Amino acid sequence: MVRPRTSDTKDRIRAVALELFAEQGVQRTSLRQIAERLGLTKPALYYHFSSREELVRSLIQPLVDDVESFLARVEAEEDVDPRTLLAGYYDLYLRHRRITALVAREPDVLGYLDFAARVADWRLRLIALLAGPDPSLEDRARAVVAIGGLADCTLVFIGMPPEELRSAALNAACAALGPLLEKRS
Amino acid sequence: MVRPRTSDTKDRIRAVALELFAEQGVQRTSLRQIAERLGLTKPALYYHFSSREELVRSLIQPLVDDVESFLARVEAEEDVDPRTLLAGYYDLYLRHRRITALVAREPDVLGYLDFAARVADWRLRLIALLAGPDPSLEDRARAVVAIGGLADCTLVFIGMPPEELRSAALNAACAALGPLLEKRS
DNA sequence: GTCTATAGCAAGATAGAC
DNA sequence: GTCTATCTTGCTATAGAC
Repeated sequence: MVRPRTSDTKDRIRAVALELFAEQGVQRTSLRQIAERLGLTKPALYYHFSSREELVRSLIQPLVDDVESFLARVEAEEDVDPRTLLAGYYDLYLRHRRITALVAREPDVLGYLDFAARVADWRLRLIALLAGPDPSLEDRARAVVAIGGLADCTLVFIGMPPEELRSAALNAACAALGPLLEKRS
Repeated sequence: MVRPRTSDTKDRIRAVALELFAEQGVQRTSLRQIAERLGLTKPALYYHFSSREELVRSLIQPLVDDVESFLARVEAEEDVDPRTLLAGYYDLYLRHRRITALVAREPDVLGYLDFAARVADWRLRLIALLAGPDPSLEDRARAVVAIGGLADCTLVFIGMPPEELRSAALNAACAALGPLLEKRS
């Protein structure tokens, strides 16, 4: 029997919290509700998480880390193919779909955690990767439409055939890039 | 002196509420804060708005009404030019920029008002207008990228030259539509 | 139309027993 | 690791005087 990295209860708390957050939104879900659905009491939650904020953060952290390392990896490459970049971003969003759905529903939760500054930077870095340094407003708009539209697709088309959806979303996002698809730094 | 449609105080409350909502988010702003900044007391707010929810609703209602009437007007036309449709949608978003910014930050607020059902319908109707009846997944993705990306542009590029931004955003969104730009029902 | 005062409640969080 | 009991704070909302 391998020692689990986190306790069983801790994971159950996270699972139930995620469930309730998806039903009601993060901000409108209380610790009391989470405890009740678990069949525990509020103090029990505080044994595992030092605050409500920490519980929320522990759910979002994996997404944040994944985005950061994805960006770092891509930025280290010499030549970035736009479609490959967008595909990686799409897969990232899809892999964390339950969390990205929460964040899309209440982006503000990223603000009241300490993620605000990091997240604000992501779009700028993605734009730079797609449109190069000193991009025109037109090129920046193309990048924003591609990035934002792609993220929307992962959330809107729940239940669609994954492979077909993936290529459909990427085709649309790449089309938005227009001339940026060919221009290489 | 023309009789004002709403009282001066009512408008001041709305203005201050909007201000605080923009600073802190809708859900994390209390009536106490609004009253304090106004130099009034909480009960004074209740004289003008029967509940916190009604205050929020009264701010969002004009946007909802405008979107509904925009969609109805466009749906009544025989032949809808995609770029014209997107331009109208863009202008709508821009005209209500302060409110669309709030909603983008906490889309969930649309859910706990009674707007959820109506709003859920908007995207479907826009997709139908852009991609026609019985669209392929690919075409629906193109419509979603165009619509969502366009909305993002109104929020991301605050302070940019309006006319240049408008055409840049529309160019990108229309590019995402690809073949849908030409196909007419 | 605005006030003081307060009801009524639920939230996050802690103390301390087991 | 989980409990009972409780603290503190803040909220929406109302009663009733002016």
